[in-house]
Amino acid sequence: MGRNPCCSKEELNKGAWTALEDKLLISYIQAHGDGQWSNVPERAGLKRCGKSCRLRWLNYLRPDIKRGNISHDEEELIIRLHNLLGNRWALIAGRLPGRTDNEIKNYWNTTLGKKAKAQASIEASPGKYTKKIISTESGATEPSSSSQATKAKTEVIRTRATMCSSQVIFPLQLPASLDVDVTNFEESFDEAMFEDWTRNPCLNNNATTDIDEHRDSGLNSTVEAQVLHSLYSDGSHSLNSEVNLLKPSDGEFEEPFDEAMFKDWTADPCLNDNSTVGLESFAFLVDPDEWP
DNA sequence: AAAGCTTACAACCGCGCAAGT
DNA sequence: AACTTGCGCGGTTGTAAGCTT
Repeated sequence: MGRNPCCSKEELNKGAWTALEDKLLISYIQAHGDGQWSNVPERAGLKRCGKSCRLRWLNYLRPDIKRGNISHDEEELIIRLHNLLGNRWALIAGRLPGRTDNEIKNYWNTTLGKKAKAQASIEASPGKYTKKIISTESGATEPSSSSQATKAKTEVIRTRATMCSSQVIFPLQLPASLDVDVTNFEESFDEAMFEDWTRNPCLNNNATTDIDEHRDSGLNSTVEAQVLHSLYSDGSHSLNSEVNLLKPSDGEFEEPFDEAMFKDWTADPCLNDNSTVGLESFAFLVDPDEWP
C-alpha cells in the first residue's frame, strides 16, 4: 500500500518548535479545535507537517497537561501498569490524568525502567512468586532476572494498545480486605477497560483468540490471586482468590454482554467450556516454573 | 575552566488500524 | 476488493543541560 512519507516536503520545518510556531498552533486550535491534522499547518500558517503539529499539541501544548514532577504515587502506578500492560504507553497514560504517553515513555526509559529492573532483581530471590514484566519485540523492557530461561516460552508480542483486551480480562474488584487504594484503582480502570472489553475476540464469533492459546495452560484461581497481588499490592498484603466482577456503574452493556456475565465470571462463554474457572489470559504474566 | 560523559526529553520516524472512496 | 487517508502508537534519535573528572 503506497503512502507518502508524512514529512517529506523539503520546505517544511523540522526539529525544535519556536515560540512563534507554538503560538500559531495554539491560536489555531483555540479557534478551530483539533483534528484534521493534515489541514492544520496550512490553515495555521505553519511550515510543519500535520503529524508534527499533532504531536506538539498532544505532548506539549495542550492546556490540561501536567509536566514534570511525577509523584511517588504516579511512579508506583506506572510501574504496576507497566507490569500489566507492557510498553503500551498510551494505555498507561490514559490512567494518569494530565500525563502523555510520550512523557511516561521517556520517564520509564530514563528513570523507572532502571528502578523496576532493580526491584525485579530483588524480588527474584527464591521464595514467593516473582513479578514478570512483559517483554516486547524491541527488548526495551527486560524481564526479571529469574525468568530469563523461560522468556522464550512466555514472551508475549503485542504492539498495539487495542490488542490488549484479547489478553487481559477486566474489570476486577479487589477484595475489601485488601489494604490498597481501591477508589483510585476503580478510577484507573473504568471506561477504557469496558471499551476494550467489548473488543475481546473471545466474545464474538471469531474463533482465533490469544485467550484460547492460554486456556490449556491449567492456571487456577491461585495464580489469579498471585497476578493480582503482584499488580496491586506492595507485597505486604495477601490476596485471597475471591475475585469478583465489577459491573459498570452506568449499567450499560454492549452485546454480547449481559449482566449475568458480570455477576458471574463463569458465565463468560470464553471460560466455561472447562471446569476450571481462571484468568487464563493472565498466563503470560507469570512464570510457568512457579505455577502451583 | 574545559572536556568528556550522562541524563532527560522533545521530536521524528515508520508502521498498523480504521474509515472512507 | 483495492486503495487512500487520517490518526494513533511505540521505538528511536538528537541535543541541551547537568554532572563528573
